[in-house]
Amino acid sequence: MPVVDLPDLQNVFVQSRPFTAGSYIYRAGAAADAYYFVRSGVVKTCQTNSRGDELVTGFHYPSELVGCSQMDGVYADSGVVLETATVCALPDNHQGELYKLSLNNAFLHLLAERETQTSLHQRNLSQTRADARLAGWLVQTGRRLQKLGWCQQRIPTPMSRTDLANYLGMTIESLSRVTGRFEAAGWINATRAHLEVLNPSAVAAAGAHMLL
Amino acid sequence: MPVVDLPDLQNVFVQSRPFTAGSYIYRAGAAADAYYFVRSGVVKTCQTNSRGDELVTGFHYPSELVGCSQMDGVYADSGVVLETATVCALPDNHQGELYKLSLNNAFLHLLAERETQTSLHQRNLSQTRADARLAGWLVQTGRRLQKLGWCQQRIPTPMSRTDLANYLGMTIESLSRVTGRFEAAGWINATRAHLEVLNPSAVAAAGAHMLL
DNA sequence: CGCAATATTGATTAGTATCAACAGAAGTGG
DNA sequence: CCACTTCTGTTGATACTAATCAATATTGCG
Repeated sequence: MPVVDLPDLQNVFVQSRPFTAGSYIYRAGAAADAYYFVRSGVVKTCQTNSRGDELVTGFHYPSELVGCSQMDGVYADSGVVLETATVCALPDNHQGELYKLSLNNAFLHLLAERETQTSLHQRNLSQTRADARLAGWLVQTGRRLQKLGWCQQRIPTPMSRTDLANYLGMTIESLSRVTGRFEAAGWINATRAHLEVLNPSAVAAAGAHMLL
Repeated sequence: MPVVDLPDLQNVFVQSRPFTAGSYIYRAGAAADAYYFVRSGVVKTCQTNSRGDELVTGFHYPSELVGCSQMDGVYADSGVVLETATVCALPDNHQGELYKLSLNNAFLHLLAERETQTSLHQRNLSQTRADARLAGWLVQTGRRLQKLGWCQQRIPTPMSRTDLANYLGMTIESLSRVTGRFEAAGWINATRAHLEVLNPSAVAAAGAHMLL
């Protein structure tokens, strides 16, 4: 599993011990005292509303930031580890650490890329067909993995089907049916741990709305 | 129309002349050379993919930032004025302007609140029923307006129905039917320029998923 | 006033949520 | 090592919602 570092900025980040699957990096509602840079592993961000419905807001790979969603000084979502992760904490101590980052702009660029990812997910969610949303997710996730130097045809799915369905705005039954249809068409090979794209052009066509 | 300023930071922002409705503050694909702080008016952010489908990614009121969505140094969306707006530009000249902002943290807090708004919109989009999405938007927009000291029952709609439907992930026909249903139930009064909430508790119940 | 753009209303179809039953994997304890 | 339980995911039948296609109405503007 590759490890990614933020160039020139490791020294202002605080390296943490590895987090094991299922553990929380930070919790919604707690005082927001740090941003976290994911170096390895996969992290999901999620929030629960007052009715108790969970919403999965994102899956985060190495080189990405989590803990950026804050309201009135408290985290608006939780960061949960899906696959053993190492992260760097950037303490938001209002005393100059952030300044060093901002100065060199790498931090702001990470935030800006995060925004872009989010708006792409918005675009995906605004698709009405479940097939289009799964295909769009495969396309977009493949691109993210490729940027990390991984295989873009082999999408790891450390998250549960429930989490993925929630993230894609559909029920688990619908997700199961869509993956079933894609498998029957020979487009993908779905296992618990991976979604392997066998016919990239067919998937790309079905997720064409994600090509900016 | 109230004007909002970013405390202690006006001096690093560059005040622009007012933008009239329909004009672009910045364009998707152009070199991202600034962030923009909305002081007055309403701004929509949108992007068009290679198929030509437009996606409205947000509506932005005073005190909010736009131009944050960047990828590889270019804007990933466009900022279009819906209602005459004045904005402050923060040139991203890599020479220390941003540093002043980050130092006092107000800028990062604006970005964090933006993230939170976005995740709330994600939650709204993940609702399957169109009624829930309109109600959720009314709830959330009301709260944003209230923070600005405006009336949270009277939601101005300077955007077209097409834009609003697009933003809410439904067709204009569906939006029209939902507003029609809400009006028939006596929950709202819909005109072209405003959506007035007559029965706040009913709307809040229908948009209960938005209560964090 | 008349044209063009935008919005509403209607009928039909397609897709997904829901409810329910079943299958498989993972973990537990004898 | 194997029954047993539990959790997760799959498959099936039905109802309901929203997209689509089409027509009409309204608004805005020259």
